Amino acid sequence: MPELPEVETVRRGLEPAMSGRRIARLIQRRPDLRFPLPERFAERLAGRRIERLGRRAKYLLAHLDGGEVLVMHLGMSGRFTVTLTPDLRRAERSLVGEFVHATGTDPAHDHVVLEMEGGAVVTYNDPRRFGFMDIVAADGLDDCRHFAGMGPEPLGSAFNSAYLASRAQGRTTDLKAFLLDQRNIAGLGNIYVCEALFRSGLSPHRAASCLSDRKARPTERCERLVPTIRQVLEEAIASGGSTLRDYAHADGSLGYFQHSFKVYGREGELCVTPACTATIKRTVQAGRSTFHCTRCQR
DNA sequence: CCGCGGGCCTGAGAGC
DNA sequence: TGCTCTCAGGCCCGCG
Repeated sequence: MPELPEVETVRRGLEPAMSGRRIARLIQRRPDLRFPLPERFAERLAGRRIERLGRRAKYLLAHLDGGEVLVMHLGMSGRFTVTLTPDLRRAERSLVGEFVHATGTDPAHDHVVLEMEGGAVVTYNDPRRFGFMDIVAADGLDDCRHFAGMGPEPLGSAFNSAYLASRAQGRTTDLKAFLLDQRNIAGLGNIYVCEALFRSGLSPHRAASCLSDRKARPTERCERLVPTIRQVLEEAIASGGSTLRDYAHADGSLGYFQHSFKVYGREGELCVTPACTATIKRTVQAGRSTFHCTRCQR
């Protein structure tokens, strides 16, 4: 699935079509995604105006008039596409818009379609259906079941070395798992954790407690890691995210940060560090692939 | 409380 | 061509 940079890219792509616009009609093609969709989902959203389109971690947030928020998560394979020709079936649209063709999604997995006032059609496609949607009250959004206990945004000021060190103190879990845990920091996934740890020269297998000294103060490692996480995310957003098998922008164009991966998906390749002769290793942590250089990352 | 493994789904790609 | 196996940007749950 998209991690934070991909979701942010999707948000920016959807903004012109959705922000400030009313949902003329919503078509729900099945009762559930990963979870059952809310009761009367389509009826509750029809006619509502989207005041703004936001993001929290890997979630998209459509702030609606009437004090509710449409919460959307893309799971592993969720994708939004925008077309500008309403009232045509998708098959017909694909004849018109080459961008639809370019995304290559199977219309069988078009689960939710939002027809926006003004003519844009926003289609949610998700083959694996690990994504989900929910409607929650705007006041208390942070306390709803999706966000309660979630850690700070890595690009916000609440994420800093003092914070991270306080979370990491005494934790024996691997750094990799610690950074993937959304309660510690919200929005990182497998790719960006691997990349941030490489850029920080930290082994993913090291204990998380290495970020903290005995007084819960940040160590030098922590001071290195925090800005690196920000940097890798910002670079990825600037590149329009990463395009692997499932992900494309709302207009069908592709991100290109995958070309900047230094370790992710590079098992067996020579480490990119000048003069380093080691090859990238793939290991499995908590059931997920970790890529790292055993020489540069300690 | 903590860490791990399994499960949820479908599709792509490798190997035979 | 087609089968079988592995793997995939996430997250939740139950187990020990």
